[in-house]
Amino acid sequence: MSGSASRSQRPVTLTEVARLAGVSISTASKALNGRNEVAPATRERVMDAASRLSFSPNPLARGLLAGRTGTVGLLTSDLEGRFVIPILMGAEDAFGAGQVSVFLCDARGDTIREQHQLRALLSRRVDGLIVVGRQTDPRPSLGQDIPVPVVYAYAPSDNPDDLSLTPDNVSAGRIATEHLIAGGRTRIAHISGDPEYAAAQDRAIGVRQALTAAGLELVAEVFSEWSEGWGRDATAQLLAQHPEVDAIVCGSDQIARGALDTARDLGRIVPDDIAVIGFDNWEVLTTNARPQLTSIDANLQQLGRTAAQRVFAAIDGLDVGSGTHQLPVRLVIRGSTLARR
Amino acid sequence: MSGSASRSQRPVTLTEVARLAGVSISTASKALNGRNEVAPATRERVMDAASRLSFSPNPLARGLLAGRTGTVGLLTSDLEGRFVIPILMGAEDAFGAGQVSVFLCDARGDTIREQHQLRALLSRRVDGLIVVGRQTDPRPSLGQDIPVPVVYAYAPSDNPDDLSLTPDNVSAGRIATEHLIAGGRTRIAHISGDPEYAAAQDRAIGVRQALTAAGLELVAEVFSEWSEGWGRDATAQLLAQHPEVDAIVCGSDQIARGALDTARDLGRIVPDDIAVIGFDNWEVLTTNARPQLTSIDANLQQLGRTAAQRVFAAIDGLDVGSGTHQLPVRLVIRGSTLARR
DNA sequence: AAAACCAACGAAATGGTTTTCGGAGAATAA
DNA sequence: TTATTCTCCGAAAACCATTTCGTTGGTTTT
Repeated sequence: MSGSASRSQRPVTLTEVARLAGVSISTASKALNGRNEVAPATRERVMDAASRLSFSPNPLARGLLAGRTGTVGLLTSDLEGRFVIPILMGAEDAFGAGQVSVFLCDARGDTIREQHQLRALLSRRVDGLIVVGRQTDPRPSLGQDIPVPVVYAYAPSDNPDDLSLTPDNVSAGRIATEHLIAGGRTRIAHISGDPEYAAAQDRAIGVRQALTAAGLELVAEVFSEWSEGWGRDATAQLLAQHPEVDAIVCGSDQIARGALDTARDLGRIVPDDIAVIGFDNWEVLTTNARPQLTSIDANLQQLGRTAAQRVFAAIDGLDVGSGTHQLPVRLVIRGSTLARR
Repeated sequence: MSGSASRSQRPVTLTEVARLAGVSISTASKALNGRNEVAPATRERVMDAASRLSFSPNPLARGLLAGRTGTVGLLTSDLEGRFVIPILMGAEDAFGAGQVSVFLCDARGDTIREQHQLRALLSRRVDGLIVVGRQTDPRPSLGQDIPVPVVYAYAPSDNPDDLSLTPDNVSAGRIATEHLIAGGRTRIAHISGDPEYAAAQDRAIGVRQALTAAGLELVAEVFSEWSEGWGRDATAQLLAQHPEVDAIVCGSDQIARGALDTARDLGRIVPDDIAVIGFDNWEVLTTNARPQLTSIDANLQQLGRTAAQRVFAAIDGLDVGSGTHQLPVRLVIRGSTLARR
């Protein structure tokens, strides 16, 4: 077990820095915090002493006085970590590693557990909260009586008074379809997942918008579940009924993987005969596909960064607005949608 | 933004509880902490006042004095969260949600950043640390001069004085191979990833152990990288050179997915002609494969639970030992290895 | 009845930092 | 030279909960 030998080493305190620099505690504090009531020479001495002792202020003591803890709670229901990890990374970027630390709690989709975790976070006096859901459907608000700022990420709150950040799935559907059209595709079908999901519906809207704008008709649109198996079955059925299809918008990368498999089984060449595009840009699926899969990236890291910035601004008392904000998504082009010819 | 109306509500302090109960601060503290120097009637009054004001003690003030914060740092280099999320969940289970909160920091594989995060965690006075790596190769120890207990999970420390918990990859290879042999396979090949990885070598050892014990020879063994593409290429080459192969141990689920694809392309039926087994039990890959992929699960949630228990025990001053401990893995049987006949 | 004891409670110290305020000395103005 | 203003620094309060130790009053022992 690490540290058993020197477990006793106490951290350096401001008192020791002050003593080494030959000044009072208050002067040392002011010197280190860049306040301009210290002579340059004195500041120099204090800074030197601090770095010599490798002093770092105790955030507990600091927070006790300031009323701030420098911590933020990240409350997630995303069991796989597929969404929460990029969001966490974005948040770390925005907070500046070390300045603010993040408590990550997994509610595991359980409301009771979520309430429990929420209470635990609040009793730890987090300065703010980011709530991450696992789908883009509105989720129940945590309520308005929370003493710290809350930002909902990925899954928006069902209360418009809350601030929510979610990927713009309508745009995602539109961008995907526009990309296919730009590649010369005209007979486009849409295979998506569970129609109960807002993500499925929103992307479908975007797909139709793009087609309408281009004066095209949607060849077919089917929904069922977010799995490769469904992608395979749906594609087989689709190509049997509509052999003329030259592009498939798939509601997720998993479905797209299934579509690629079936196309291959049927001897259809991707992207020459059929283009395939997915959503989420889940690298393990997209970069390993044959051919590599074009996908729409939800920019989750950017979303996390924005969420963190909003929480920060709100902590500083700024008004950061409310309502659900749709954040831009990004097309990642790979081999599965190369233009014809 | 949530709570904007009531953001100003200051948290209740012990002083207010004491005043409402008509006792001194010290008595209030003792009453709430269950110390037996308080008259039952007085305790009743204090408890009542506390709950009426919905008092919860300030963890900063408490931690400042006690030296314990009830927090644990989880320092990861695992960018995808594939390992750290199950470990986090296991740790939450062991700690009891709410009792202990977890700071999650992502070092992103950067040593400088890791040092930075480490300092931040220590300055926040975490009671313990769990360090999660992204591969099972030994990683540099954080050192012995850390004032709190440290447990390394998944990636062991290179210092045997540290306590490390890692999946038993030798067993994993053996169990996988024994499963194939039990299913009547005799001409077994091994396709794995980067040979620099300890995981690749350890699993290879286990594979050979099982074969030797059964009096069998390994048909072929190749290493390259952890990708589906390599799995596809290696399998094509393997089946060309050794058409008699009736089972393939794949070093990861990704490689196994590639193997399944190639087998299909070549008209070999899985599992009738060839059995395929992977490692990691990454559900998005295993359950969506055709047929579903048998895999070895590293029991990461259990590993996280154990790591948390050890950290806890060490915090309580118990000796939890040192060295690298191999934790048992688990065979998850699916369609890709159904026995012949 | 005096001595010893015990239960119950409160005053005060503790932890480490920030911030306010007052004081000392030097520089400037009159 | 005296009065005024500045600059720089240190003492002390504040933050909040815990803990030690001393005090009070009552109960038991001799």
